[in-house]
Amino acid sequence: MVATRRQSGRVSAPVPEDAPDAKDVEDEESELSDLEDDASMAGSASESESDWESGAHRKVRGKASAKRAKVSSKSSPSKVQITKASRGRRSLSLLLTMPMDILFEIFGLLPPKDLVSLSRTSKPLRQTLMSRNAITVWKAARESAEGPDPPHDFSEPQWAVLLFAGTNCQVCGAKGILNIDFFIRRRVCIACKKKNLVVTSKFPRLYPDYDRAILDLIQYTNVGGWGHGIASKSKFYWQSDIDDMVKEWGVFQKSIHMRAPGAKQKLEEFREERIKAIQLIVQHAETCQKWYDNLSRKRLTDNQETSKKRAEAIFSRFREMGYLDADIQAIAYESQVSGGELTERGWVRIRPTLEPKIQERRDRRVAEERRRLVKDRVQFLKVLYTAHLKTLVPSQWLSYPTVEELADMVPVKQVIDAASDIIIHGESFKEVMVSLPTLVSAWNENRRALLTEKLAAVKPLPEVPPSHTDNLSVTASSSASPATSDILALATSVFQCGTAKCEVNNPQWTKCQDNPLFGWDGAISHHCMARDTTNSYFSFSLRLAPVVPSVIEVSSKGSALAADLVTLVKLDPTRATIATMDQRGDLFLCSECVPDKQHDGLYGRPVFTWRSAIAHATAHGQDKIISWHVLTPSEVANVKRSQDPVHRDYCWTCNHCTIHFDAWKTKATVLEHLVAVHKIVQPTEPSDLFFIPEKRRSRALLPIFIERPPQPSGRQPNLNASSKPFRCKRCPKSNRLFDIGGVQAHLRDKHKIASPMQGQDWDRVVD
DNA sequence: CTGTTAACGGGACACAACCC
DNA sequence: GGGTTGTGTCCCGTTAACAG
Repeated sequence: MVATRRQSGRVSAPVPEDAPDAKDVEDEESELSDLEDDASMAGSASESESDWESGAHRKVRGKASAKRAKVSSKSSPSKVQITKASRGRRSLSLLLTMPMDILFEIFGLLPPKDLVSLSRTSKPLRQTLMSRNAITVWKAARESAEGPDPPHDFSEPQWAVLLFAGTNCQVCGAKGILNIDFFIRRRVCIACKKKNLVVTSKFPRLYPDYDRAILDLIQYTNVGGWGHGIASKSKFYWQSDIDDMVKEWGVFQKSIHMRAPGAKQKLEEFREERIKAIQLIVQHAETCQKWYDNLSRKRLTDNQETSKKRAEAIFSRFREMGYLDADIQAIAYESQVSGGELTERGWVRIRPTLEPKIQERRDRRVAEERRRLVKDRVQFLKVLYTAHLKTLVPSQWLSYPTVEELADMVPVKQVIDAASDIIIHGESFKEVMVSLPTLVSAWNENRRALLTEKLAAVKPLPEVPPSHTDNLSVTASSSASPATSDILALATSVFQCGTAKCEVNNPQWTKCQDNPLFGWDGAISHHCMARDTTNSYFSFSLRLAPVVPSVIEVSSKGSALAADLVTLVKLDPTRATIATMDQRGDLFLCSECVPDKQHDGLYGRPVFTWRSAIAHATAHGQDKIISWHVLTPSEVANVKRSQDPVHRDYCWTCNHCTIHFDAWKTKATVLEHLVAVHKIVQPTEPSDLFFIPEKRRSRALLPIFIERPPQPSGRQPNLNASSKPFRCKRCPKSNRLFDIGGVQAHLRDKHKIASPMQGQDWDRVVD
């Protein structure tokens, strides 16, 4: 032990500098517990600190820890090694030459963990630290670490070891055991808890010869090995604690049995003392648990604080590099942003992965801002454009482009695509608005030329131009177009929109996949409403997605069908116009349609106009060849007509004012308006009112051709057996009918279908 | 700094003991 | 006997410590 000035007034001689060999280490470890006992500071814990701390117990699960290997043999030590080793030893031994009070001053600055480590370095240091005088050092260290007071039966060093010296399991040495069970005063892993904790209910089986009352004298915990840290109502005892108590209990029992004087009283005193001790342990453990919970919380807060500082440091570096906070936010939740303090090395490592993410966000933001700017400019143009449209005769609207199409025209696009820092105002579009009629006219001419070219590619131009008087088209384009060979007015000039996902082509509305557009009017009035969502960004905001321009293509199938129908009504397909066909009003029956009662209870087949017949053509399959029957005047009497659905659509407008601009109404509403505002009681189409021609193209099922239902003949399925309305679809040749249970049992037993599906395995054939 | 490892935490389930 | 409660077991994903 180090001498103090107070004790001797003289500094003791340094400890010999012999390096402790393997034997010394072994001896030292075996003596540690003795020394600690000598220090008279250890409490009465059943397992002393040095017991489980000693080398004999310090092993990794299942493996005995290997002794430290000798670095060099005594016979041939190298000079360098000697020098290094001796220098190290000398520096340590010098510590011991210092006066004790100064030494304690220095030790008092150490955290408890280092104090424990220091006490394990050498015998003299251990002796020094275990002396009664050193208790202040331990206490100061504990208090500076804000550790709770030790329990009544623990010494300060023992307590320091339990609280602060490492996170290994005290039984098996498993690493990373953060939690201490203060009720049994042990730091043990789950596996050891499972192995060593004895629940009260198990005691009679494990210790059949002992009274259960023994357990009242032993410390316990409420958290079992299987409890996942959650306290239960049961009490769990450490097995070796029970064993120790059983032994002690046995000694008392033996004394009583031997009739030793006062034996019974001694046992009673021991019992009372233990019960009080257990109460103290429980109270102390509760205090310690609170301390530990606070410590854990503080550790968590500290970690969060450090993490926050790291994130701020990273953000700040990116800020210095010129990135904006809005873009830096892209990495806010990256795992590399949270963690310990940011080092230079760490920055170099994480920057290459984080920076591209910020750049990506920046690029997207810039693109988005630009998109919004362009959208705003188009919106600005729309206001001017709408004002211009309202100065026109409404029927002219149909030949005008949408604002998106206008924005795509070169002179307009130049204004809209101007650099982002240029402010666009009314003046910017002045030239565009002045040249608008020319622009639109050129645009229409281009479209006409393009469509003519497309048609000419698939069929020869008509030899004699169709008469314009035949054309009932409402659009101004007809009059505006040059009177050349007007192939676009022919009934066989059928187009379709080739844009994928064209909303107007939605087959759900039309029962027709290739929605035909008839002639110039049809083609020009179609404005595709599809949105381009190929960029995943727009999958979340469809309204922001750019509008896809219409791509009008020749419908070769539609044209061929139109030619068939024209031929059927004995006209020349190379000359017959759309207007002529509309005027004739022929009605057609489809050979593939089967008469049924689907049409408002009427038995018969749908009747088609020549337009709806073409729209209907793909209803029976893309490749199905349909033969058409044109109704004779007498057969027309069998047709039950209903109102054209286009009358009920919101696609009508007055041709005398702009009240219905961009707010199309039903025919009835527009008729009322004509009477009320323009005093027109008997309006005519299209001079007083008109509708968007595109709406008409696919309206099929207008009238029904009434037919007589066929009389039953021959062997028929027993359809009267309404109690058995189901038929097995897996037995196509059988007419047998079942009830619902029967058809399911049949499918299960005969066809081995456990979960039959209606439509696929069985069907209802009787209502 | 990184990959590995084991504790930790939560859930599901089977089974036994206990209670009414 | 049935319902409730607690124990024991297993599994899986997350987290923190640690060794290289």
